[in-house]
Amino acid sequence: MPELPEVETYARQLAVLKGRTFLGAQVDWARSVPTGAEALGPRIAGQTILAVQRRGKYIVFQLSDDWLLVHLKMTGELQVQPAREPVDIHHRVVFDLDGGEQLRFHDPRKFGRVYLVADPAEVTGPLGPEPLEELFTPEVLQVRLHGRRGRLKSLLLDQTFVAGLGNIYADEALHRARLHPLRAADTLTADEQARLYQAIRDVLAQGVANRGTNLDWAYTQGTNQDALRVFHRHGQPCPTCGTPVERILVGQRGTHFCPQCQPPPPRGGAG
DNA sequence: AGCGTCACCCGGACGC
DNA sequence: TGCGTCCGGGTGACGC
Repeated sequence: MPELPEVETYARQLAVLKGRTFLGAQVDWARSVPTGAEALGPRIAGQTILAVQRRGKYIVFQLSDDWLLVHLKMTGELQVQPAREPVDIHHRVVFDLDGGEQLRFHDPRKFGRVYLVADPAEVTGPLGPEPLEELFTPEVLQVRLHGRRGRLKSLLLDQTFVAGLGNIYADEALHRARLHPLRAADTLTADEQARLYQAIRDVLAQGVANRGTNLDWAYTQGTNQDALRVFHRHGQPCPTCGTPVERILVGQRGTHFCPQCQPPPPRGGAG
């Protein structure tokens, strides 16, 4: 599932499209384009790509007039292919580019979304801070944790809390910070808050450096899978202490942790 | 407002 | 082999 490091990798690779101009677009699955499937082609035609960036888990194309934002959700991919190459049944949106190529949004599970808007804040407005930027400091995290009584794991997945973490990097960050996923967020000591801050930064920076986590079924680049300590490793020994990694459900999400390194909160969830 | 749950989807894994 | 069923994942809608 593309999270911040995977989306960052896509954005860097797609930067080669800078300067290219869209000629139009065809939409196979209308719900992929909440801003209007019929309007997409005519509106994007003639617009040149000025920059390719990332915000949270969105890939952000700055165009000459509008902004094109793509969320890959679980299984989405963006591909640049020659127009003569046949599309397959899972290509939901196909953009025509100058030069005989197409930008293709491949999404078997139809979860992903494509937005064409005048102001990117229409889409990214609710997102929390960028965890790898300088503006995200330990003090910012501390303030945002204040008064939050929910479980740490759920909070890390909340994109309005901090943008970019998904199931992989949330579990990895909590393990690195030695914090149990069920801890109530507002019960962290100052030292625990500092550990969580550093862990979030470290796992994401490492993921970016490794060009993402290859999970075969969701994303097939990168080497960060070799660096994972707990994610999808239930039953295997914790790399720190050797205790078997456990898997529980937190808010319907598979959650992996070491019961030794990440001691459970007292009864009732408070910590 | 914050928090938890459900719906959206379908490929793949599993059971029969 | 083929069919039916379940699961998972990020997010937005919804209810409390």
